[in-house]
Amino acid sequence: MTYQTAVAGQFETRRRPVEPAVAMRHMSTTSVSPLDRLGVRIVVARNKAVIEGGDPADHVFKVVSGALRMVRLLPDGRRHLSSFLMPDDFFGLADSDAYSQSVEAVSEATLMRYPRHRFEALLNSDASVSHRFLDVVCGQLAATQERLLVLGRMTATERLVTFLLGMADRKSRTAPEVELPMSRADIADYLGLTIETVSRGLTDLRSRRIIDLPTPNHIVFLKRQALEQISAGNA
Amino acid sequence: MTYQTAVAGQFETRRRPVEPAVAMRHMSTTSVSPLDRLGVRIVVARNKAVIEGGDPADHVFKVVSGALRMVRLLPDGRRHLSSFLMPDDFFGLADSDAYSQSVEAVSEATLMRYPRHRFEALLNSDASVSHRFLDVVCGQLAATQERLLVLGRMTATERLVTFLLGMADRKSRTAPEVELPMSRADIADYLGLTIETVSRGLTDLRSRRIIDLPTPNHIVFLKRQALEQISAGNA
DNA sequence: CGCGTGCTTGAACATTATCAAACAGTGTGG
DNA sequence: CCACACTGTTTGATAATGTTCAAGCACGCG
Repeated sequence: MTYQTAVAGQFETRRRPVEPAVAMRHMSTTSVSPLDRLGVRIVVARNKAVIEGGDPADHVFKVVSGALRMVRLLPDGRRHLSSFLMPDDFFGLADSDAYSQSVEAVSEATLMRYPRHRFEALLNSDASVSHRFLDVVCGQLAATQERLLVLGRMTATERLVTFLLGMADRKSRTAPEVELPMSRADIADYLGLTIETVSRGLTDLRSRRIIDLPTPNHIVFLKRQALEQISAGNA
Repeated sequence: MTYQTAVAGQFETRRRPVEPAVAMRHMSTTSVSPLDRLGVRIVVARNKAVIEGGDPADHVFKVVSGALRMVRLLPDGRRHLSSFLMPDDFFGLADSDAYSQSVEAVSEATLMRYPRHRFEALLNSDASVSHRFLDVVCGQLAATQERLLVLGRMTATERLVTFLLGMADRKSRTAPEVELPMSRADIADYLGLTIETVSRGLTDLRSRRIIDLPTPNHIVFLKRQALEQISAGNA
């Protein structure tokens, strides 16, 4: 897991790194390899939609590199992000008929795209594959239920801290910092807040010397334990 | 679906109806019958816990009759309900190691309980069963994502109306009324509100002649279309 | 250098929470 | 059978958290 970060570092002065670490990790993931033969690799530009809510749900996807957002809109324009999708995440599984939400690239992203009918056929033919995907979706369900608690019962600061730790944990369980690929607007719509409240929350955490903000998207954890406490919901 | 309501009506003067409609529906559900042989039937008294968060996740359950709540607590006592469980709902699937939340009976409930190791063995041996459960969990995931939007971006009134319509739809897609089995406290913790806000919201809807409240738990829809509009989020 | 975008900061406002009390329905014991 | 207590719901007054509206700032790019 830290491997990916380290290798990415070797390429950071190049213009467009080809993300070899991800590709290698992908190849070494043997448990879903029957699936790999069914898919094609696609690239999505920043802020472009991979799927639009309402489209027929013809494909299932896996993130290879980059970051994406699952977006839902209310008729009057209110926006909500169900999740951020990162390398190795699957999406498009939960919708059988039409997609219930859009998926857009936060940063340029590479995906594997699998035709749903072939995906379904694989599930029907191989119990170990469908059992594995049951685990994948169960994990997504548990994470989504966790988020329900965050949106339903946590304060702005608690939501923000939970989000920061969650993003950091995707790289490493003890990472001392995160680089956020998404804007304040995305964070706000993910946490059910406004961009102003997100900004104020970060400013407040910085003034309390709990985090540092060298740039708006680079968060350094100065007191991880304090963050863990806040995220755990100790009033 | 309306059948269950009608039959329940025949027994409503008796002390403890035996819920024959549910039992019959259960028998007619053939698609998961391989599972039925693995389980035992258990009864849970009102406000008693079936599982406690943190317990080893040894079983998977299906609701036969009654209503239950999935409960999560923050260290300082804040409470959140992930979902209400109604007849034919499965639970305990998403947690593989320890249960992440408690499940308690809102009203006396009858359940089927399946040992997880035998359940897993069935999933591994039969692709059609594991595919079917993938569909079940995908449906739960889609519903939970829908709830994220409700908690993240909807006002108190919108949450309440969405909840009322959702509960009514469990009986029938066009039911003109609902009998709520749960308390205001449960509704509040489900919607991320306080009991006072729930109560005020219902009072307000009644004063606008959109619903009627013959008793606190009996909601009659006077203007369904207005409710649908509010729930859809048309500001 | 100037414009555009996204982030931050400030002041007034709104919605919902909190605290407090009254009310209704149910079951119990006198 | 009624009085009482208990629980859950409603209603009211005040406070707090987060939103809205508005302006200023910083960085990147032409």
